[in-house]
Amino acid sequence: MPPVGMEKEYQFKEVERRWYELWEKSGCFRRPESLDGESYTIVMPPPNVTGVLHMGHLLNNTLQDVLIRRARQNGRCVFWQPGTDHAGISLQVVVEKKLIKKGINPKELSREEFLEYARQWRDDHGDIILNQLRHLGVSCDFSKKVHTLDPAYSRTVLAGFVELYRRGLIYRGRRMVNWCPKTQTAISDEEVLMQTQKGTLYRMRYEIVEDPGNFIEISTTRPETIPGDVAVAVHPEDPRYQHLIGKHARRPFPEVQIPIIGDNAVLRDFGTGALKITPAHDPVDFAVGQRHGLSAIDVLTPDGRMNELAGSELCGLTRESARGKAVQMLRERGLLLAAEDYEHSVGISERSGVPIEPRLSDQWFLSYPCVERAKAAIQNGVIQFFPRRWEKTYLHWLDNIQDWCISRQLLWGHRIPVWYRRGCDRRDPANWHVSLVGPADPENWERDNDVLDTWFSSAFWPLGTLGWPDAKAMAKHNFDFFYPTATLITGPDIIFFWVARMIIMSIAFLGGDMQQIVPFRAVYFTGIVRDSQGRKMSKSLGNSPEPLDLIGQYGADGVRFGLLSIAPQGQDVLFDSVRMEQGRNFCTKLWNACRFRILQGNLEMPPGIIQSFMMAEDESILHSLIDLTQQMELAFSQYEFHGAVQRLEKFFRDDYCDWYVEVCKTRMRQDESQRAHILMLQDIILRHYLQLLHPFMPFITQELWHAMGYSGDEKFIQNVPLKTAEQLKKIATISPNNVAMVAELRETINIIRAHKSFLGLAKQTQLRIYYHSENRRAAILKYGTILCFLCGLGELIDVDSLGGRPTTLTPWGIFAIDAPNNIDNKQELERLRKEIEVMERNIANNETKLNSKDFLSRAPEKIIAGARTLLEENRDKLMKSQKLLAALE
RNA sequence: GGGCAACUAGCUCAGCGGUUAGAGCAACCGGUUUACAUCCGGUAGGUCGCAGGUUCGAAUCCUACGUUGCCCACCA
Repeated sequence: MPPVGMEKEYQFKEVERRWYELWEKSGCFRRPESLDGESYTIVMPPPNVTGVLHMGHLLNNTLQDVLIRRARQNGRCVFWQPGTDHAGISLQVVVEKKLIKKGINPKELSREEFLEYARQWRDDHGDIILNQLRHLGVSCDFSKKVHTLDPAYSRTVLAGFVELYRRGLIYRGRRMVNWCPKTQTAISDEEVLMQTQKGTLYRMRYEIVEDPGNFIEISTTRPETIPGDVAVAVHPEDPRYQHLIGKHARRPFPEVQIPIIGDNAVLRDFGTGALKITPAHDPVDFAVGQRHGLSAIDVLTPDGRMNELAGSELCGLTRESARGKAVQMLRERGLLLAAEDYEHSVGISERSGVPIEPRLSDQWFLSYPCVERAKAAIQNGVIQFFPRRWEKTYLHWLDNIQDWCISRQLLWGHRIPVWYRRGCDRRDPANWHVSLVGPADPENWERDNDVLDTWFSSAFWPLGTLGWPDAKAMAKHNFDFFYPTATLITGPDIIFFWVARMIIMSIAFLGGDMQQIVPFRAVYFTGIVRDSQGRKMSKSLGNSPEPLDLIGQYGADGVRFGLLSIAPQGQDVLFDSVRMEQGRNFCTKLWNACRFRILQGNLEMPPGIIQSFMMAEDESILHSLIDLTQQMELAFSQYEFHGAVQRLEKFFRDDYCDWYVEVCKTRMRQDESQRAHILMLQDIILRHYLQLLHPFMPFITQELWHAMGYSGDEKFIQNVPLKTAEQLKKIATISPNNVAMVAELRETINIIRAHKSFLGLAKQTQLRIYYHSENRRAAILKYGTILCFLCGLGELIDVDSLGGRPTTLTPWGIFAIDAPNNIDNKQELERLRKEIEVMERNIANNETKLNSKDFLSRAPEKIIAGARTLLEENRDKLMKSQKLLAALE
C-alpha cells in the first residue's frame, strides 16, 4: 500500500479527534464476543459522579490504558470495565445545597421527591468525567458502563448484604459510632481523620459527698459534657484515690451525686489521674460504663447542640459555645482550678470537616469475614502489590480490624433491605425481615430508612460488574472467563476503603482455589500528583492545572508520555508542564523521523532481510531494538513505566535518529544499491518501534502506522500482534563482534567531536583529519566517510607520524585535526592533564588492590581478572596520553 | 506513642555488594550541508544526609542519629 502524504507539521488535535472517533465507531474497545485465548480484565476505579477530572485521574487512567493496549497487542481477550460511583454522602450534600439555593428546603421533601432531584442531578453530571477521559484516549468498553445505583448492580449489593446477614456477620446494635453532626449520619472509623488541634485542658474539682469540703481533682478537655457524667473513675491501685472508691462525687450541673469507681482504663500519670465518666460521649467512658453497669446520659442533639438533659443553662447551645458556658459555670462555683493550653488529636469528619461526635446509636455493623484468608492472599503472593511496601500497611490494618458500621442516615444510596414489623420493638430480631424482595405482607412492615455506606457497595465492584450473584447474568457477562481481573490501578489512600474490602468480599463469596477467587492478581498503587514544589494540588492554591487544557495544549500523547516520565513506581509525581512539553516535542520528533522515511520513497521489495547487504551498524541497531524490546517486557512485568518511557525515548533519539539514520544517509549517498535494503530495515525498525510505543502514545503511533502504510489488513495498530524479543532475534544474525565494533566507532566519533569542540573548530567543516592506528586501519577506512560526516570533517588521511598537531586518543587510534598552526590548544592541554591525573589515580588504586593478599584470596576470579585487564588498559592509555601531552607541550 | 518511606549533580530521579556513580531538565560553549531549532554536538557540576559497623570491596548490607513526608493509634 503506498504511503499517504504526511503534512510537515504534526496536527495532534485533528489526529486525536479523528482516530478516537474511528476507534469508537468501529467498536474496537469493546469486549470481544468470541472468547479466544486468555482474558485480560481491568475494572476502572469508578469516579464519583460528583467528582471533577483532575491530574490523578489522568495518571491513573493512562496507566490502565497502557496495560490494556499492551494486552491487546499481546493477543489477550481484553475487557476494560468503566463505571461511575453514586458517591452517597457527597452527592446528597451537593443536591441539598442546590435545592436550598433554589429556595427548596430539602428537609421538607419526601424521600421519593428528594431522590428524584438527586437522580436528575446524577443523570446531568454523572458521565462528565468518563466523557472527559475520552480526550486522553482511554480504550475502555463504554458500552458496558456500570453505575453503582443501576438496578442490576444494586441487586448485587443488597444480595451481598442479605447473605452476610444470613451468615450472622451483619448485625444491628446500639453502639458507640462516629457521628458527623453536620451531615447527621454515622460514619466509619476510616472516614475519621485524626488532626492535632490546639485546645485547653481544664483542671476542675468535684466535691466528695461523704467528706464535705474535700474535693477530687479531674482533668477534662470537654467540660460541656459534664451533665452527661455518671461517675468519676480512678485507677484501682492508685494510692492517692484508693480510699475514695465507693464514695460519691458531686457533679456540679445539673447537680447530682455520682459514684467514684475504680477501673484499669484510667491512666494514673495523665492529668490528675481521675477521669470523669461520660458513657454517651466517649468510647473509653462507654466501655467503663458497660463494665460498671452505668447508664448513659446523652446530652447532645444529632446536630451537635446541647439538649434538655444538659440543664436549662446549656440547653440549645452548640457544642462549642456550651464549652465556654460550662467553663464559666465551673468558675462561678469555684470549681475550676486551671486551664492550660493543650495540643491533642481530634477526630474530624473526612467529608464535612467538622469534629466528629462519639455517639451512641442503633446501627448496622459488619463483622469482616475471611480476614485471615485476605491476609494470606497477600502473604502467599496470590495478589501482588506494587510497590511491595503497601503489603505491610494492608496486613497491619487487617490485624487490627474492627467491625464496620455500614448504615448511613442518608437518602441517597442502597436502602438497607430490612423491614421491621409495624409498631413492634425494632431492637428485637424477631421483628425483622431481611431479604431482597421484602415481606409478603408489606402493609404490616416498615422498611429501614438508612442506606449503606458507599464503600460497602464498591466492595462488590469486580463481582457485580460481571453479574454476580445472578447465574444468568454471570453467564451473560462470561464471569468465569473475565474473572479474576488482572491488575487494579488505584491510589494507596483507598487501600482500606476499597482494595482490602474488595479482596475480603470476593474471598467471602466465591468458592474454590484462591487463584480463581481473588478479585485481581496485582495492585499497582500510584502516587499523588503534586505541584512542582511538592505541594498537594488544590483549588484554593490554584496550583492544579486543568487536565483538558493540558491535553489541548500538548496533546493526549504528550501529556501521557510526560506524566509517565515523571511517575516512578509508587512515588508522588511532581507535576511540571515542561515534561508535557517534552512529550509533545517527542511526538514532533517521531513525526519528522517518519516523514523523513516517507520522503525516501516507496519500497518495492518484498519484506525480508538480505544478509549480503547487512552491515555492522544494521546489526547494531537491530541489537538495540531487541534489547529495547526485552527491556519493555521486563518493565511491563515489573510495572516500571517510568523507566520504560525514558528508554523508549532514548532509543529513538540517540540510537535511531541521531546515529542510525545519519549513518544511513551517508551510506545511501555512497552506494545507491543499498538503498532498498536500508529503507527496508528502517521500516522494520519503525514498524516495531511504533508498536512498542503505542500503549504510551496511542494516537500518533496509530496515525503513523496508517500514514507509513504499515496497516495492511489490520487498520488498528493495537490489534497487531507484537513480536517478542525472542521472535525478533530470528530476523537476522547479529554478531557480538560487530555490535562491539560499532560501539567503538561511536565512541571514537564522540571523542573526535569533543576534541574539535575543545579546539574551537566547530564551524570548520572541511578540515582534514589525520590518524595513526595500530590495528583498526581497515575499520577506519571502511567507516571513514561516516566518521567524517558525523564529525563534520573533510577528509581522512592515514599517516605514520602526526607531527606536532593537537591529537586525541580514541579506541581506534590517535587522531589529529588539521588545525591552523596558531591554534589555541590550551583547553585541550588542560583536559589532557586532567585526564592523565584521573588515570594515574585509578592505576594507583588498582595496583594497591591487586597487591592486596586479602583481595587476591577472597575476591571472585572474575573480579580479579577484570581488575587486571583494567590496569593494563589504563597503563597503555596513560602511556599514549603522556606521549600526546609531550608532543603538545 | 508505633510504623512506612525518602535523603545521590542547582532541580527531578536512575543505580541497591564488584571496574573510573549515571540520565533528563536547568546552566554554559558551539552548531541549520533540504526530516526535525518542537532540533543537533559539546562542556562543567557529586567527599551518594551524618556517625559507626560488616566485608577483600559499601551509594548499595547492618546499627544509631538527623531532616522531611505519609500512615496508624480511645492519654481524658
